[in-house]
Amino acid sequence: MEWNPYAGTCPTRFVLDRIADKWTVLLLGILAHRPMRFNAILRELDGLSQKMLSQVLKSLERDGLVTRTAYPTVPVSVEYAITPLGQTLTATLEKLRSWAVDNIETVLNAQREYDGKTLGQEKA
Amino acid sequence: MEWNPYAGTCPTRFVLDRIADKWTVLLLGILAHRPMRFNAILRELDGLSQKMLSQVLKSLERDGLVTRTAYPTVPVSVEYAITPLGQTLTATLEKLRSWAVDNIETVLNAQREYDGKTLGQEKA
DNA sequence: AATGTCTGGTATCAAAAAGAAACCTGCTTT
DNA sequence: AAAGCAGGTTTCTTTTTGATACCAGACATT
Repeated sequence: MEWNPYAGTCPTRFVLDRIADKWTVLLLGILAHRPMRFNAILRELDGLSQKMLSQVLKSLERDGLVTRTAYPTVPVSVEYAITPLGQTLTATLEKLRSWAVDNIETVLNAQREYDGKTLGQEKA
Repeated sequence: MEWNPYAGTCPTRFVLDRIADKWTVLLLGILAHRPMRFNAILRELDGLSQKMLSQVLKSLERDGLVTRTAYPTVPVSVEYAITPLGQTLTATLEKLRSWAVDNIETVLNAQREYDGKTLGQEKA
């Protein structure tokens, strides 16, 4: 079988779409270090809505990247943890995050230069 | 300065949002090997609309990851190429793509298992 | 001179996805 | 009985995305 994410309907495309995602990168970055409960994750991921977190977690669980464990405490606590499969991805995702941090000044300079050059030629 | 992509408004978050993106990963994966013209890219990236390609390229150019060069041929040809900054990212993006290919069977199995377990408990 | 062709886009409109906020459930404490 | 908490789901609005049509410049053809 020749898997090819450049083909629009190849399963690898869907997987790439899941892992090449802002929230996945940040979320697995957290779970890589320690399991965490739903609302705690929500507090860590600034800007993430409850609905999206629910969807992303469900998707990652289905793909076998995280596990969901409900403990019968009161009130119930649900802990999400990364799987061994998920761990095989964390180093790469960590590089994505650190690239953003390491190169942010360069990118911001490029943006300023671009915005300066294109100033006044928006379209009319 | 303490850059932190976990903060919703940190510039690094915006950069992460751009690089942790399906189309960026696939597009830079192509440009990493050779420069390419607009319509040729469009043909390579199955499922990508002209509008999105235009937007993604503009954004990547602004961030200094690709360059745009218009040649006065007839008709005009516009070539997009990766920059040295963009090259510093390609190895990581390549790992993302290959992870998807290398682990697709595992993921598909996890999906089948999940779908089997949750069968019939959708909600009513 | 009008027509057609090619590249590299933009404009417009419909559909899908994401965000915000309210609501729900099960269980306990006040 | 009312309120509180965790972990969600529903509903509604706003943003993104996708599909399609259209446009411009520079020729070449009829």
